[in-house]
Amino acid sequence: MKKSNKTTEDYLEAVLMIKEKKGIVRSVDIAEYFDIKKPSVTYATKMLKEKGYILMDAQNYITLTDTGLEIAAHILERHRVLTKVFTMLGVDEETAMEDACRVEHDLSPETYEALAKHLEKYGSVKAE
Amino acid sequence: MKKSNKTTEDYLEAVLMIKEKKGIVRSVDIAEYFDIKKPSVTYATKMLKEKGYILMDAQNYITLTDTGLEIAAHILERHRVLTKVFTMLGVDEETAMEDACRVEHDLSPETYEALAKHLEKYGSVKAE
DNA sequence: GAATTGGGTTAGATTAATCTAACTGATAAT
DNA sequence: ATTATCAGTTAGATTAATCTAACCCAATTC
Repeated sequence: MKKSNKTTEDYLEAVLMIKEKKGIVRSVDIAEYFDIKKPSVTYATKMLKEKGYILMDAQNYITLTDTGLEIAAHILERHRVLTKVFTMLGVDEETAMEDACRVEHDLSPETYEALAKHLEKYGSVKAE
Repeated sequence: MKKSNKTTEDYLEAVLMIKEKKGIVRSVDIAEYFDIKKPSVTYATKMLKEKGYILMDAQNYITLTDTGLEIAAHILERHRVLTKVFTMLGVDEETAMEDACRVEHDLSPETYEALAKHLEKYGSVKAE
C-alpha cells in the first residue's frame, strides 16, 4: 500500500539534483535520495542505461547523456516553476516542493504554460 | 509502458460519475470508462468491497457506501474545481479535464485550497 | 596481511494491477 | 426450446518496481 513507483523522469531529475548538489552521482546517492534499497537502483539504472539516458564510468559514477539531460532539465525546470507558483499562493516551501514533485509529470504542456504564464503577472515566477 | 494503474480514488470517482450520468453502475460500465478488461474490474471491485467502499446487490449493481461516497465526492469536487481553474487560464476543456484527473490525487489540501482560493478572485471557480 | 567497510551486483521472492482464455448463468432472439 | 448474447467470475500469466539475502571487489584500518 505504498505510494512509491518512481518513473524514468523521477530518476533523471534525481540524478540532476544530486549532481548539482554534490558534484558526483553514485547508485548509493540515488538510493538515499529516494529511500529505497541498492538493488532497486541497480534495476533502475540498468533501464536508464538501456534507454540511453545515463552512463556509468569505471568508478561507477553516473552521468546524464544529452537526451537524459534534456529530460532531466525539463522536469527540474517544471519542478522549480511549480514550486514557486505554489509558494506564491501562500503554500509553505516544504509542501509546495512535495506537491510540485508529485504533479510535475502529469501536467500537459498547455496547462503548465498557462499556469506559469498567468502567475507571472503576480510575481517573478520564472525559475532563476 | 502504459500510464494506467488506477487507484482506489480513481475507481470511486468513476463510480460516482457513472452513477450521475446513467443512474446505475455495473462492472461493465467501469471497464468501458477506463478502457480496461472485465476481470480487472472484478479484481478492483473485490478490493473496494473489502475496504467497505462499495456494495453490489443481487443484480450486480454497484453502489457507494457512506465512506465510499465521501471519498468519491471529495475527489470529484476537486476534479471539477481544478478543471475550472485550468480552463479559466485558457486551457481547452478536454485538456483541462485530463490534467485535473491526473493531478487531483496528488495535491495537498493546502495547495489545492490555495489554488482554488486565489483563482476565485478571477472568476467563478466554485463547482456548481 | 587479515579484517572491516563501502559500493555494487545477482538471484530469487513479493506485490499490485493488469491481461487472456475459458467458464457460468441469465436474458433475449429466432 | 435451442441458440446467441451479455455480464460477471475464475484461473493462471505477465509486467514493473520493489524487497531480502548473499555475494564480489576494492580500499582502509589495524
